[in-house]
Amino acid sequence: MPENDRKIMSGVNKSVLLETHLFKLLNQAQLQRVVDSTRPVHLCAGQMLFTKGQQANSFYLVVTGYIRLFRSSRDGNEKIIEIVRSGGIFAEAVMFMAQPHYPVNAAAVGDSLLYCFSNKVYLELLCQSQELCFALFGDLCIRLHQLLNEIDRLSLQNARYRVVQYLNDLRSGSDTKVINLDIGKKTIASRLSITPETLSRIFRELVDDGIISISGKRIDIYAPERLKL
Amino acid sequence: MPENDRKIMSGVNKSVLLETHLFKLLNQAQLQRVVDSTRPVHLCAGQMLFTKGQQANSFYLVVTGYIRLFRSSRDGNEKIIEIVRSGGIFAEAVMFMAQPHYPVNAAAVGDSLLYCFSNKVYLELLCQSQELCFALFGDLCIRLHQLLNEIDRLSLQNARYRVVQYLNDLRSGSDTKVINLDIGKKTIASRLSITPETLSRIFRELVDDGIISISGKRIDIYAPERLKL
DNA sequence: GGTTAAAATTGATATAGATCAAGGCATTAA
DNA sequence: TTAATGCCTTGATCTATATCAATTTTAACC
Repeated sequence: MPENDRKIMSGVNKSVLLETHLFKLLNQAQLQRVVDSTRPVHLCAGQMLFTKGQQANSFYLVVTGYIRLFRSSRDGNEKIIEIVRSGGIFAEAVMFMAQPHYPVNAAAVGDSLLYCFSNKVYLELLCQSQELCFALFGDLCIRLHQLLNEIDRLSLQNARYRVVQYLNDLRSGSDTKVINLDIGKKTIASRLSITPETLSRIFRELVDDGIISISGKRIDIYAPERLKL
Repeated sequence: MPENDRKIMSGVNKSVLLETHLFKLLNQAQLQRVVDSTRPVHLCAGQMLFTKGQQANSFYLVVTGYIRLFRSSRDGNEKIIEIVRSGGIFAEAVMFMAQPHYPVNAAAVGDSLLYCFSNKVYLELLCQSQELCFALFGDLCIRLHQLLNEIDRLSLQNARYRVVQYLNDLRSGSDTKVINLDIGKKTIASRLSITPETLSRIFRELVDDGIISISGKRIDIYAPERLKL
């Protein structure tokens, strides 16, 4: 689906920006500068936002919904690099490329609302604020670590362990014993670099081992202490 | 081997620093500040530089030799994330962590000489220079892309293709038809997330297909155009 | 130059996970 | 209610790569 096929609505919510670490440091004037150059983007479920290789003049914040960032191989396989949830920013590192091109594909998982920020404006602000630069350094540093951990998972950990880690990650924060899978299992599988069949079997294993129970999108954890390898 | 087991020699070569993008922007005074806070580090073949989790107050430049950055799994497997060659910088992103700890292990591949830079000093310089910040942003951006490509390779490409890509990468720059493997095949295998046996078999395949020939560390490329998938 | 140790190769076998194929179970639409 | 569609599950089989074991080659060192 082409990029210009999106519904555009005016109105950018300032307080949403102020909840985000890359914007909360801005003063009134700077924030206004950002707001004026930001446009909301509505995506329908499954709709593409950009494709790998496309010229990159903007980065994004997910306001509602989910964005999957993925790569494809020539033989049609897809690997989801990251699923960006609401509050998450993506493609912000691309603005420092000499020739900015998106390094991944991006598509909405459900209906989603994004804010689209101008690289140019943000680069100007970075020039003005040492503090902002350091906030962004911190952000990039975290991102590097996430990718590093992903490489670790892919090359040193087996499928079952990756699934278990995924569940643990969902759980952390709300340390309840109930997890609600917010995205489809097919999507989760691709995120974990396994097939849906394998994911299903691993879930089955965990159930058979008495560690969890599953009904639809709800997972109950019986033995949190055994929810590792 | 413990960290303090290294031979320390004085003398840091300024011109080496000026060849490095993260230092070439510095003025005389700043450069002197860096030189004064930098110490050379000699490592013997195989010697550890730091381990994952260790507190990080420095980053490094490889002057001569090779450093392998790697992670280990509990069952003793090792995955080399990157092999840093001379001229390369590593661990520079760690300085932006709230609690700086190295995210990987680092060890010398052969006898190696490094320069060890103070995070603190470099952070001070970043505060003084917008230009330097942007140089570093560019650097981090490239690093992110490299990791992204590694994830791509691991999850979407098979072993043979990874080997072929590795050869192509070595070749680019000097577009000759002769490659000299500068590191052991065991190390290359780990870098490509395969076993030495598999690497050996893939090389054999490429030889049998008449694409390359191998004698020791020297690889001759007969059919560059077929050196893909 | 011969001896040891390490690295690389080769073959036989095992296995995690993929692929292929079929059926179940939802949800939406008529 | 039935159909249609898409998602999930389950089983049977296949395959790329790992593992195990034995040998050869290379490098290192008295």
